[in-house]
Amino acid sequence: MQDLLHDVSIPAGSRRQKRLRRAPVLLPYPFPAPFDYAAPEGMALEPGDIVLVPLNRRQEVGVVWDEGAGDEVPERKLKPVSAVLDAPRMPADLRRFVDWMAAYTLASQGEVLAMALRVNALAAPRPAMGYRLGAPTDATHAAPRMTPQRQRVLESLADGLARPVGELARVAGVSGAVLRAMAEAGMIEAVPLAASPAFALPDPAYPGPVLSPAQAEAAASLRQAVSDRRFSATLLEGVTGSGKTEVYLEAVAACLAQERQALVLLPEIALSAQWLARFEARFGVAPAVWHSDLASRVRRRTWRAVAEGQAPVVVGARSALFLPFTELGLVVVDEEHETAFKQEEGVIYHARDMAVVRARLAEAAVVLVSATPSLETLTNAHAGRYRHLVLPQRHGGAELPRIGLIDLRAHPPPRGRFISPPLEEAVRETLGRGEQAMLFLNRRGYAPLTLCRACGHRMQCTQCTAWLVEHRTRGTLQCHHCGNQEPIPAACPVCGAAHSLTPIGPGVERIVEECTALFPAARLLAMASDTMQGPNAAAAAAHAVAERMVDLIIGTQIVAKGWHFPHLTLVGVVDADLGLAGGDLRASERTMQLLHQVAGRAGRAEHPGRVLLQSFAPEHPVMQALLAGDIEGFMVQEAAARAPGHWPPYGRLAALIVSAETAQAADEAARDLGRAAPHGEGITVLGPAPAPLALLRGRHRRRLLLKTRRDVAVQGLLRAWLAKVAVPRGVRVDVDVDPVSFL
DNA sequence: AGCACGCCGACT
DNA sequence: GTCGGCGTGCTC
Repeated sequence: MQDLLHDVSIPAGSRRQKRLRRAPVLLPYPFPAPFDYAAPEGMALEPGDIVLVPLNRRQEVGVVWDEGAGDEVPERKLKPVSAVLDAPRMPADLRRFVDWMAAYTLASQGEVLAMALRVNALAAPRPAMGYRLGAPTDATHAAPRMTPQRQRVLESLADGLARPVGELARVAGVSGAVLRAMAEAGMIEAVPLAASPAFALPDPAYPGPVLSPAQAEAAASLRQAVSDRRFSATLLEGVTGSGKTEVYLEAVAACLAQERQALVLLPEIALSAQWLARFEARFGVAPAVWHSDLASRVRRRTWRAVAEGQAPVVVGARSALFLPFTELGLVVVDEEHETAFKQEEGVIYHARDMAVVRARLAEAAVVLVSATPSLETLTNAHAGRYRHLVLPQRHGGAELPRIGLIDLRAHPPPRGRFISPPLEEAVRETLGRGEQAMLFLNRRGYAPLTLCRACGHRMQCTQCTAWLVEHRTRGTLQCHHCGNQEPIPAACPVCGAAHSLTPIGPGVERIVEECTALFPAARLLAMASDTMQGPNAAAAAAHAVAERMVDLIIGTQIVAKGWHFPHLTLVGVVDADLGLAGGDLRASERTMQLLHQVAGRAGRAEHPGRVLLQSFAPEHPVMQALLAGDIEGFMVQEAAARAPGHWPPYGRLAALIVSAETAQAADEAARDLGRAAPHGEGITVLGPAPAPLALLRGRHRRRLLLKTRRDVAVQGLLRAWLAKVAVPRGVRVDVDVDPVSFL
């Protein structure tokens, strides 16, 4: 490894000069390349070492990299590395991942490294403290006073063992102040507790659920892929309820049996309570959990455990891709079609695609799992780049729900209402049988638009191109893009008319209100991301539903995700057309995936389920595909629509988002970029045009789209393009390679 | 990303 | 006459 830290040649005639070893150090900042530092005499440095280096007049944490920029900074400018931190070395495959991702997304290596270091996990984990009986006090101290509280503490510690601070206080029934005073007096002694054991080792041989023949066959194939100990990618496809999780947990078991680590990515880790329960049912213990708002002690402990190979399984959100696994053997991306895997801020990347790269660099197997795979993944499977495993049926004999369409043109709801008579009737029947029903509407709040009946003014965000959404329970109007909120005004801010502001259209809150009126005896549960925060709220809700403390569930997106509600037999979709508006390339695909997933909540146990879709466009291919249960046919149509124009996945796409304080500055910069646009065989540049959110958080946005054939190297084109244009200060150009949302 | 250096307005 | 605005540029 030493040879990677190249020696500086000794210039002729300066033989008295000491030989300096250069160490390229990557810092977590958007510099174009690593900086070179001098490795002090006697300091052994290897790539991956986490070091402290001087930068300006501060000390910064960086990582010794494999090679520097190649531009030789004069030796006299080199500063010495200050120290090597007592932290596990960053593994080579993670370093290559950082390099690869930077090259692909056009971010700097440092910006990507920041995501791997942002874990704030570098400091050695501070051991939790506890107390035990004090060493015999020296005679100079007066004997400390004894109180009942102190007596109880001493009794609790009578066995001579150390107790964690919190536990001791609870057992002895005293406050922390008592303990501190006793420690001060030498009656008890603060000691670091033995490091709590790392994550329990899941037992691959723990008796798991019995698999169906189809599941067993798929599981065997995945076990084999893991046992091969080389890169492979597999699409595991199966309708909701077909038991995909149990199948890929067998791959996890195979990975554990090899004593390698497994990573499972979930789109929405906050809602993973049910997933964790299934993991425990299979392995007897809980896995390590990783997401961006872990408490810092847990975060440090987990990071260390991963780095030291002590966390055999990690389940996490996309940021878990940057954990320093020492022996990664398997990466699973569950619900691979979910757009939540797309990171839209900072370094813009798709965690599903990066998971494939991470696995390839680690020589690991990757499994992409979905009931409704993305067209990208399907295409890779059909082309033979991914293996393709299909689970044909629902597990345990449960039937797929029957799907029905309600044509809102023929069966309109009463004025000011959103539930049509047929849907109302179906809910009433279901509740009458003592079964549960769910109404789905993918829109938070009470109403998406507030309109003045007197002058026609629409309440709009001043910072974004977006309506303000009424949240009636909080009495506010909110922008869902920038988070601005204001109280609902009493009068129209433009014409001053009182009581003229009218909510237009439904959000879930309004559906709750409607259901309270329609089904006064039903026990309602509202589930939306803003009213159900944290895994505890989600777990409590799941529990309430499972224990039949709820009759009617009304929710947004989050009700679609992975829940198992055994008594739910009716799902009503209030506005099935909602996702189809707007010119998004993937609008149909996404709507189909979401509606299919919601539909999958119905009838998972012995009772057959029923799904009713309210739509103004029942003839739309999405509705027809859902009605016929022909998702495969729908995806064939999608593919046929995208292939001729070389739209993804039959071509490549990258977006440049130009943003500035003023519309004029954004327009000018976008026009300059447009003039410098690359052209050539198989290359198209669209725009500049106003970005779909032409104003976001007070910044004016324009967009250019680069569309190329599949065989064109997009990154090189983008780099050359951006290098041609001097972007004025205050103007930002964000690059989104493989955009999905188009926003 | 920080952070200092630097050249133009309202204050002790 | 100084304190301080944040524009520009550097950090190995």
